Amino acid sequence: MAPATSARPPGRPRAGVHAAVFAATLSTVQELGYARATVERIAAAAGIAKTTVYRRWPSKGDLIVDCLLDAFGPVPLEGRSRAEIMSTAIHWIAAKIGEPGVGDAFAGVFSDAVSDPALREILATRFQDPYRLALQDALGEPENRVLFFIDVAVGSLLHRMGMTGEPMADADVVALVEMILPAFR
Amino acid sequence: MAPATSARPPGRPRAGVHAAVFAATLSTVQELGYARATVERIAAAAGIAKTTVYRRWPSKGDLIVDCLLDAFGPVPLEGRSRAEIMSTAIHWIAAKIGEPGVGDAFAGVFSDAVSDPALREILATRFQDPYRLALQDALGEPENRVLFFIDVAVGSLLHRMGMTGEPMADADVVALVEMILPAFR
DNA sequence: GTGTTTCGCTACCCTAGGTTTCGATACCGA
DNA sequence: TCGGTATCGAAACCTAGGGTAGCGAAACAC
Repeated sequence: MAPATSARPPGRPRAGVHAAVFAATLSTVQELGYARATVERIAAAAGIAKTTVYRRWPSKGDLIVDCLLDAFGPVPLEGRSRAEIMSTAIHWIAAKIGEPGVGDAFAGVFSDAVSDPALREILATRFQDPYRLALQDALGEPENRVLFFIDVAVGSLLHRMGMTGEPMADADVVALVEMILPAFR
Repeated sequence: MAPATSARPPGRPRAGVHAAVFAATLSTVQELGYARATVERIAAAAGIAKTTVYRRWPSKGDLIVDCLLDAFGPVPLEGRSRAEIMSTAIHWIAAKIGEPGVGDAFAGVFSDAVSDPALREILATRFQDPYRLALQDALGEPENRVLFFIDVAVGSLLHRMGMTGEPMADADVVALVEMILPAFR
């Protein structure tokens, strides 16, 4: 009778480097900015070789997306009313973008995606879609409305980050919430 | 008596290449996307040498910003009410971003600016500030409110462009206007 | 023609993403 | 303890693109 978990495959087992690489990615991006956070530097910060990074992730974009997925986690969808849910979600993503390294990495990979259709596909599918689906479910809004919601919320936060290098201040996040909510009443 | 216009300086006069380079920039970006629209390709499309481009513009970012300034021109600030002015401005920038090559170039240079403080300074000073000042004057709003307005309008449009590769559809631009206007009532 | 400046061209430097190669290492089973 | 297998690290390498340097040719004024 075959065991439920197949026997470990032969050969040297892979080292568990994901957590270390994610941490190294964020700290390197925070310290040097997105463009100068090269894969080589990230690998060095994680204490592994560059080739090992490329054995796990096919491209820098894939690595950053995975790192962001790890850093963001699932959207909190607390709140009984749709207004509460949307407000919670906006404050949550604003706070995440404000975390050290996260906003830079997000804006950077988004930037790269503009002129790289393959990366755009990765970003839309692996990053945006899960949040879009969760929001569609929680809000009961059609896809195009949720996409519009994401465009406005995320776009505004990233534009501020990109233009000033600093995340949006709390007062402006509150204003953003107050601007968006009535449009979905 | 010295002439009002100083005599032409000695030596071979500079060729007037700005118009040709701007046209070549937009068409090349439209055809190949921002990242593959290299300075060398743009120069070739304009029928000049790469070195001549770098004699006019110190970096690719400077070139793109100049090209965008040329493509955008001044904001139309028509309308008697502030609501009319803001609505006109949003539709105007949405239309500009929808023009072939313009949206790609805008999103691309914005992307590069994320991890390049020097380029970010250029973008904020030479591109955003003139429009910000004109809007402050026309709307009678303080700087931080106009910056917030720009973040929401431009950020939403660029996020849509970056995520889908297509400019925002008219219906969504209308929704954007209807979302923003009440917040500035 | 002479002086001055810009032009195009070529070669070059540097960085960074990504690949290839190869010897060293870790694990399993016999 | 030894063989089989797969991974690791290190280094060399390729390609693309931003940006620079040097040089002879061309365009103007005088």
